Amino acid sequence: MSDRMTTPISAQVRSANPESANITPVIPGVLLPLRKQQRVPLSQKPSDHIFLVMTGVLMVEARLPERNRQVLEILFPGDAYHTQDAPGRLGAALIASTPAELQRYRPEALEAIERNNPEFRKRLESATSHRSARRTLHLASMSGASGEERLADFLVEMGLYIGREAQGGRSFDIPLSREEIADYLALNPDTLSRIFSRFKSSGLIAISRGRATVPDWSALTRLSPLAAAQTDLHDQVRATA
Amino acid sequence: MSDRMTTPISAQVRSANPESANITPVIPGVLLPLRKQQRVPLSQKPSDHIFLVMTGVLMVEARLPERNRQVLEILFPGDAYHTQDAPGRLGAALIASTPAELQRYRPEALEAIERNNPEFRKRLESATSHRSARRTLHLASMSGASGEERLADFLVEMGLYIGREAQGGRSFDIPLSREEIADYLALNPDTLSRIFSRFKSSGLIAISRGRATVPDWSALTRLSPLAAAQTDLHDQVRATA
DNA sequence: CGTGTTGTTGAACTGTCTCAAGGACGGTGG
DNA sequence: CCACCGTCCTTGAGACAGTTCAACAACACG
Repeated sequence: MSDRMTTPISAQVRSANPESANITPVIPGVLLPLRKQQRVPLSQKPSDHIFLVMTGVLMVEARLPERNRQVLEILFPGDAYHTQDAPGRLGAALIASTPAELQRYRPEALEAIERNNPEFRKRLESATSHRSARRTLHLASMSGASGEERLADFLVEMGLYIGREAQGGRSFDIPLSREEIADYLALNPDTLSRIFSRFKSSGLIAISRGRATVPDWSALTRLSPLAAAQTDLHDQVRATA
Repeated sequence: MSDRMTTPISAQVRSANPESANITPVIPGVLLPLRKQQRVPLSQKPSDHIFLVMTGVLMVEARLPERNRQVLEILFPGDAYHTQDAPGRLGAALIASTPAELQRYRPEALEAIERNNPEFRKRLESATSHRSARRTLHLASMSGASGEERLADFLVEMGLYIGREAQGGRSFDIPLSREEIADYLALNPDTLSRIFSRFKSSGLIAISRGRATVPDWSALTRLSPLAAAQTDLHDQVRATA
């Protein structure tokens, strides 16, 4: 996998158009376009940047020495990630699961936002607190649920955030590989594959060319202990935005 | 356990002394003194309060219908908890593991802080981001570590936050019951007890009357995959404060 | 069309859970 | 001061979910 490159943060920079600040509430920052699998190291230096996900799906990865990678969370458009959420030593990085665009704000930029753009600050705060709630749900899933339930929770999450209604059910592209999903769900890839197979043969889900289709959404939510909480949370943001 | 009572938030209120605001950076709010095991429901209404832990140790608990309680995180003095971190539907609550004092700020109070007390706002922000990093570590522990490692991670956390140096090692009172620790570590109490027994018989830890003594701290850190990260994180705050 | 990567499946193994019994401890009342 | 009680903790034996290892199938890419 020599293709998964590390690109200096400073590469491919351009300023967002200040004109548009009042329309989409995004103020000038540094725009990072990312290819699939491109990685943005979250270095442990004390500078606390914020990354705002404009488009695409990202993973937050941790790598401890001598240990398997973990996928700590998944980011969707609208999410804000604070560098300081990942303690140094975890070897954390953002990885684009799909082509993506990130807006990056340095501490100075953030201070300026505090002072001059309360509206945008509100948006950052609400993105942050939404993500925080989602992290709580993921922790709850990892520590309270079985393998099947964890996968169901995951599928509900993906369905809500990147799925579209399709003939009564929902369907979405799965942007993570099996191994990445396994790392996100704290399962091993073999086990995950088995659970996927069970779901497929029970008709709960169909997968073709990386696209998942859930014909009966409520059947899925019945397997997911956190479906209700995830749905509430998701709808809540859409209402705000 | 009829003794574990639910007390209305409004009970036992008094204002902190405004005079002291410049000394300890705590501005007026509502002070809640809590008995051991007293519970503060984190209702799902959209009002986003912040609780600031003044003294004591608290658990953040979640109860899904039909499921065992989970302990999502542990709070120590200095920590700030935002109501919105726990999605409704999780049945979340704060529970005092020791007698504790909480300072509560309502949304209006927070807005006032924003405007008039940037110093205190900074303190809240830094408390929040510190806790966020600790949550990341806990997730990493739950999803990447074995039972033994999880317990070691827990003991390191407790040792750092509420322990004191004692003849070369560290010792601290364990404020949680076995069952509560199990719920925090996503283990079952029997399994946890077995691991504790192994640790005791290997001399890693000694427990008497609820007080744990770790004679060789570095031996413990060697069992805890996250010890280094926890230590860095902990020291970092002490440096800031 | 090979060739490498990613996904699937089987069989054996292991850590954790379950259930049930017994032990330790702290509080209470005789 | 001791006997009793309830609660919490410990321990064993068996069951089960998830892991490991290895072989193979499917797929994507040049």
